[in-house]
Amino acid sequence: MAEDEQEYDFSSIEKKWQDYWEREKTFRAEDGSEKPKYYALDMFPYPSGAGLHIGHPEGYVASDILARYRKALGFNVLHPMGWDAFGLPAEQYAIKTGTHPSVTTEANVRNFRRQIKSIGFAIDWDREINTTEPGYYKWTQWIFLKLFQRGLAYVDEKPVWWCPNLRAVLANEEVVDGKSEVGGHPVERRNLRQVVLRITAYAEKLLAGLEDLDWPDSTKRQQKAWIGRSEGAEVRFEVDEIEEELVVYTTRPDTLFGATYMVVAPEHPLLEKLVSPEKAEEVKSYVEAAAKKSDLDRTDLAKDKSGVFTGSFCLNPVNGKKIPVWVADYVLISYGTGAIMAVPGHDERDFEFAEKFDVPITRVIARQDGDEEKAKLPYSGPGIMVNSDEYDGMDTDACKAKIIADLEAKGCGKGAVNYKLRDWIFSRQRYWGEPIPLVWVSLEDYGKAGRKDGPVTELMPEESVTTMRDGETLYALPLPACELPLRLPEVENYQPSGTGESPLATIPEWLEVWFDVESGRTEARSGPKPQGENWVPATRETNTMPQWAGSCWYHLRYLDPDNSDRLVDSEKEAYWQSPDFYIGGAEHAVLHLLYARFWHRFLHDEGVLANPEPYRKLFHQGLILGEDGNKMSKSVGNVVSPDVVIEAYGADSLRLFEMFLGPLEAVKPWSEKGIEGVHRFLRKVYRECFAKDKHRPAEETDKETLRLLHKSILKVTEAIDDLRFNVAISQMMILVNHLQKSAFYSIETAKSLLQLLAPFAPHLAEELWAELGENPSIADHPWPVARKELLVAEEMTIVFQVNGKLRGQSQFPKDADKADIIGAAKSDAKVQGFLEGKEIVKEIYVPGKLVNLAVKS
RNA sequence: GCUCAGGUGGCGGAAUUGGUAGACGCGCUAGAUUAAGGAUCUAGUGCCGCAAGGCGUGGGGGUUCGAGUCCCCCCUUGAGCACCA
Repeated sequence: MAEDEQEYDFSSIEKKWQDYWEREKTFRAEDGSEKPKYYALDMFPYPSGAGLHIGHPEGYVASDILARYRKALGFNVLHPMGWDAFGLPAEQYAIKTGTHPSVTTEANVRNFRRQIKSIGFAIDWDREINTTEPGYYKWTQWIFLKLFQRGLAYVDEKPVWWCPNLRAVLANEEVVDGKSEVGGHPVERRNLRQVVLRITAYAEKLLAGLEDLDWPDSTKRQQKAWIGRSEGAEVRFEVDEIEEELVVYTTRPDTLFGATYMVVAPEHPLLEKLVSPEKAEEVKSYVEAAAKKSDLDRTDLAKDKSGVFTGSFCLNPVNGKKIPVWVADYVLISYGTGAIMAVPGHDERDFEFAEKFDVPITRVIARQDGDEEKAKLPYSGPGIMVNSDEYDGMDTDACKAKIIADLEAKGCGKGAVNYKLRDWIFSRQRYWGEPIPLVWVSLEDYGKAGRKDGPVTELMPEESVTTMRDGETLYALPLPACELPLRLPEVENYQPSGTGESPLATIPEWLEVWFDVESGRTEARSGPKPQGENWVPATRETNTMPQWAGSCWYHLRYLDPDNSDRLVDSEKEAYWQSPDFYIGGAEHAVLHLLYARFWHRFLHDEGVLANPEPYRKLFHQGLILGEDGNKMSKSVGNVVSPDVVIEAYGADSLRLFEMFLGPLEAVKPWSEKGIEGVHRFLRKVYRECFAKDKHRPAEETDKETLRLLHKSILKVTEAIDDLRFNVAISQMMILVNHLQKSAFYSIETAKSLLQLLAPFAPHLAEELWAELGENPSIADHPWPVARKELLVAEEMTIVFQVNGKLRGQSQFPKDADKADIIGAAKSDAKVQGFLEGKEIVKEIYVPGKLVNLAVKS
């Protein structure tokens, strides 16, 4: 190597081009452009104190490659970034140190921004958003008020997951195996006042909407399972000797004749009436024990079934038979009607229970094929009805329909649909979140508000939202949009009260206000009551919103980040629509991704948005593991920081290697040696572009080089379209290896190579592009087009097989005919060795590919 | 337990519709260059075998002229769900 060879000084190259892009606003997304749009979205990060880890950039690099590629294809590209910055860590840090969460958040954002910028993304930084800024959360609150107006937000005191460690309530989705998803603390059931969003009203739409989404199957399946739609019937059972009915939900009305007992959940409202005096003591202690059990204990399948007979009987509506009613905690109050008809012959759980407590087990379904082994009880498959009076002989499906119709006719049942999905507990007893823009007033003052004709009245729901406080019923009134944002007040102490109230409840001057029921204005109650009959005393809602709120609609705000009149301008929404590509971790399959769909669909129904679905194409990048094959974690000490990698190898090497590791969706280990490999590749590209004595002006004249170039253009293009970036990179390596071995090649070939490389290693590509005499930015030059006509070779290689095994090969002109080729195969010396003494029974010729001679001896 | 997705060299991984398995990279071996190291380059590298050849895509069976790819059974890893009636 020449002494004076330039070194690949990635640090200064990367700095130079990052400055250039920022200065020139190379990646600004244009509103109202004539060009077609392309919107690439990353799940925006929570800016933690730990900084970026190596997993974050994986998705960002993928979306960045698509963004740069689409830009080169002539699209007007939007690739934005922002911060999901409300959340628990900053608040817990505040509790410990007294530092205001906004201070912590700002420092963390600054660090995240620096790190992300150091990787050289094609991000339009003018559109940066932050969920904790009042200008942003004004609209989060605005959407909440819309939900409130439409009766989709209500307040309820219900058993919720309370986490003593976090001193907060968690959503169903945030509890995994009886522990908090964040931190893994134990949780327990508590009855607390909660603001709840009626996501169940959207169950059907959320389910149906999945159909058209280009999402990973597993994620669609998870959402489907979470929504958990089932079809069946509600059946009313008369209770013997008392004037009550027990309503159950079942998906198997066909098995009604097999119901040999009933079960109600320990929390069932009718239970008290059902219990006979002699059973009272036993049932009471059972219910108390069940209440103490954590849900983990109750739902543990390994646990034995437990239960107590209540002393009551129900009458089976189809045959009037008396069947005993039990109470058992394997029936959940929160699903269906909280009561079931138990059919031990055809349900595993009921079977287990019936065996233990010696309840009769009746078969009502037989298999059509009479296979006794497969029809063993409990049998839950399809078949033919037996022991079911007039339904005997029907198949199960027909029987279901008939029984439902008959029950309906008799007025003791009806077809019904049920969902596992529960309403979304939306309130958090925390400081660092969006304040919920509601105030609480008396019944009288609520009535007063209802009679006005102002912005408050307009947002009032049809059915009032109420809560009990100190024996008084209070009514919720909305703050009108003109009073938003409702800012987070300053607070002395971030410590939650521990009683289920947020720190906001400890600030009387914020909490207690005079409220104008017409205009929605507020004044501190510590001051005198303002003039006018519209002013009433009110108390603010002290709960804040969960972290999911801000991320439900952030993809919209990027389209119009500074709009103070609307959450997004309609024209801008119409142009940009929803992201063409959305990438992020699979762990959000039912949280963020379900909530965001709910809000988006709601806003669509409200006429605010043109599109019903927020994310049409979704992709999950796979986890990057530590070099030891374990999940990266501080405690194991296998964490790789992007800062360190960039320092050692540069951002381009980092980008390239994250994509070269393997398929984007795969879980794959990091490798220090591996990044050296791609770094070597980039150095090789650098050397080739500086090897001026090998360059020739004008078009490529070497046929082989030209063919490989166009093959590479084709393959890289297709690989990017298919998100198979590892394959694209290996093709570029093949091309560069070839150039390196060539004595000469056209400078145009080198330029095309740089264009292919630019989305992956943009800094180096820009640098060398300029070095070869072109103007920046390479990102603005049209993507090369593969000339497919060059890909057809003049000669073809035909493989010779005997009995499917490779025995030889030869070159033929591309118009050679079948007979000649088979003849050549047969006379091939090596092939002949395998034909000797054998008879050819079949000759196969696959045009352009192979000859296979089938022989037998 | 149920559902889904995987299992290809020492390692990460390639392989249109069934048609040359192991591209590309890492690692390893030998060599060139070098005072030396690094860097770079050249050749080799699935396994067994001196070779001819045989064997090879988790295991077993099948379809086919031909199977990593299609079908059946089993083993195994990962993910999700987990008393939802």
